[in-house]
Amino acid sequence: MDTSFLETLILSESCPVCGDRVSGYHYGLLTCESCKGFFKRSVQNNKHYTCTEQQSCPMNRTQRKRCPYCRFQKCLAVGMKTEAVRADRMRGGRNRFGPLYRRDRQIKLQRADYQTNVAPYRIKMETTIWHQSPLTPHDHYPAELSLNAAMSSSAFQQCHITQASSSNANIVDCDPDHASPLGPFSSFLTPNFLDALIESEQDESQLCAKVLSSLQREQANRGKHDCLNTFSIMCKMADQTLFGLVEWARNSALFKELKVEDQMVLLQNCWSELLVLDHLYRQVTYGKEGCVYLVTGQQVIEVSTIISQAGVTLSGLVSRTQDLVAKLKALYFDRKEFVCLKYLVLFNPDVKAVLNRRQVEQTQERVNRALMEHTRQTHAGHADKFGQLLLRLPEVRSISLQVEEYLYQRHLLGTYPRRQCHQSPYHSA
DNA sequence: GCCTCAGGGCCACAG
DNA sequence: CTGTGGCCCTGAGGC
Repeated sequence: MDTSFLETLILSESCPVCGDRVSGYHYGLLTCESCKGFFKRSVQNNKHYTCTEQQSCPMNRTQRKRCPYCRFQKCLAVGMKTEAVRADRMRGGRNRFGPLYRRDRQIKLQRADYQTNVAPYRIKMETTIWHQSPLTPHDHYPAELSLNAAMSSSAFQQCHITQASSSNANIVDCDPDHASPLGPFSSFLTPNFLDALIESEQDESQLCAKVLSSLQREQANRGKHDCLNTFSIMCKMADQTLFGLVEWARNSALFKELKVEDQMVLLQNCWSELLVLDHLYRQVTYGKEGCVYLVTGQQVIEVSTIISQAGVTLSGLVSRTQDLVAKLKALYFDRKEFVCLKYLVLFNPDVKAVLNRRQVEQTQERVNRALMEHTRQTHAGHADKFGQLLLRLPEVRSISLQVEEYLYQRHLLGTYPRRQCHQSPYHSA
């Protein structure tokens, strides 16, 4: 396969931001000339845009000019790197992303080679599940595997949260009388607020056991000759973990203080961020350099394997996540901080449909103070740990948006709720 | 030493 | 006047 073929291959791709024709690698990935220019101007001129709509404006070739806020967010979400815009404005030369571009080209060649030589024979290769094919996007995904299908037994369903089809009204049928008679925060009049939060946390080994038994059940139903592949296993794990996270929220005394409608919208807004945070903490605690540690601990996948076999989006996601894991490891990210971040993400007063905004705000402030106090006490030598942790949240959000986008594009997320609010209070931190 | 290609600048154009 | 986007210039790094 020669260079002109690769060039054709690359130029036939569409810009991940607006879908226009790609002109080359710009600021970390293949984009069009227009988004390249837009991203450069935005970073160089330190632009701060605002969105007049719901911060989820459609982004395509004809509409990209309408909302610079959403366009810039999309640029960041797909992985354009602000650090590639030179502060000194020096022209020419190369940047440190050269190896990344080379690796990406190699992946494209391998993928094209696979398409032309292997796919026609439909050889059953477990690893093909990682490939993203622009030609036949769904070919590699077995019909029975989708988070959409998994949702039929998923977290939201099992929580008996149903979405009324004809109206916006959401009915939550899980625990009708959980509101405390003593009013908000009554169950948290303990001397140490953070200790109380930690006490109510579920055990990692319990989640692990649940995920394992779910995988075993699934495999038993399929028979000996129809083994779950890596991607199916990961989807199952994500589904079970999500179920665990919804359960975690529902069992949390702070969350129970909220109206069920507010519980619903808050969870709808942050489920993917909670998943990302959960994954990050697992990697920080149990993960080894260069490996992705999965929930049960029995499956460990080498990052290099994913990078070489997955498409650009997935490998980009994995490497962004691993970068964040490294930053959190360097900060000695601990369990209490992890729990606080989960609560900060969950109690987001900026979610549009929240009824009792004040209550959500107060809880978030309370957790915020607890986190600040904890980092001050336990990491006295690291004065800015609190700030450093909060600075990681925009990246968590950005990764989670990219995860959602990826899953929607792969048609794996049909019935999952889309967010009502793309702005986190820490987004501009 | 030449070539590649990604980052910056320029400028016609649109709103 | 400001933002957009297509085109061209530049120069570090690879061969």
